[in-house]
Amino acid sequence: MPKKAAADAPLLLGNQLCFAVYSTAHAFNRVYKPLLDRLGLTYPQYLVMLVLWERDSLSVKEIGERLFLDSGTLTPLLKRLESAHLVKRTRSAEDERQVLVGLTTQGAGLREKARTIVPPAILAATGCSVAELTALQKNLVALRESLNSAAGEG
Amino acid sequence: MPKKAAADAPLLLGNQLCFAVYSTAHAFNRVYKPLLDRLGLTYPQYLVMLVLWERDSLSVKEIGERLFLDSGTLTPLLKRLESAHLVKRTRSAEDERQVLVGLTTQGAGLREKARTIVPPAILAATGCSVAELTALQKNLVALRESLNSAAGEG
DNA sequence: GACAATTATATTGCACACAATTTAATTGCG
DNA sequence: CGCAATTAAATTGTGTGCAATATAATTGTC
Repeated sequence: MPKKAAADAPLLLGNQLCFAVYSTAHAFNRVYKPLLDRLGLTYPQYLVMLVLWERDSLSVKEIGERLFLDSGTLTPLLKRLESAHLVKRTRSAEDERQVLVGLTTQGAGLREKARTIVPPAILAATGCSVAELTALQKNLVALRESLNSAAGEG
Repeated sequence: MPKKAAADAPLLLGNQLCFAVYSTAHAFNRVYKPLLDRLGLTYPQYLVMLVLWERDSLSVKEIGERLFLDSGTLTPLLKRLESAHLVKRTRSAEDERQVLVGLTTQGAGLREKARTIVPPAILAATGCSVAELTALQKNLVALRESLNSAAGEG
């Protein structure tokens, strides 16, 4: 029944787009992995370092808000970064519920090495122009906002 | 040094795009989860079922090629689908290295339920027009191809 | 036709990701 | 003030992902 299949096609677009996003995320990871191996980081660890390089000394919650991750993911990840001597974790004096995460000298120093290794290789691997990347990124952020608000209303 | 920062901006686009993809994938997952819970599936399990609903009886390798997943991921996933009585796994008679994965009656029957529950909700949650979704999906697939070929040459 | 190389799964180990629960600290309300 | 409600991390359990390795079957080659 081709008529029914045709009527379903637009409905299936959401599925196809999600798979495109999901599989592109994996493809990105495959490009990042050999680069990040040279820094001794995984991709989520690299994201945390990017956040801290931008603004040092944040609570676990603040890191989580920026990366859309919760303490169940961040706590063990931060412990690994701590045992790699890249960050230190200290209870806040003002609010002892909070754990403040700060860069060590070594963690701050990794920034320059990361800057030379990662962004140029990633940009090249996308095979896209700056204009294309900008447009795609903007569309994805808008999509993410829609999805997050839809999920929030549940 | 604003000059240096400005020079870095285009380089950082790759990073920003990757994070947009990565965080959009998570956002999609948050939308899918309550829907797929009603089917008793995770998102990767749903992907496998979509593949099998499209073409029944595929080897693990063939499923992996369609979804960009390897046996390390698929073997335990398929075992879970098997213990949920949605698929059956049988060694191929012609080539005993291969395991053929086929739908059970129950697995085939789940298709209709999935069709009514998932695609309409996903399409609505994206908040995008069909034209926007089509364009975005096409751009992502092109990006994925670039990334995969870059990773392959690595 | 034996045997090395290749191929298809399976297994192991590590690192996310998130739901659900727990613990401890802080806030808010009467 | 005192206690309930809230909040921040940590913990537990399940399910991916993937690298590396293991195992078994098939293919290619001499």
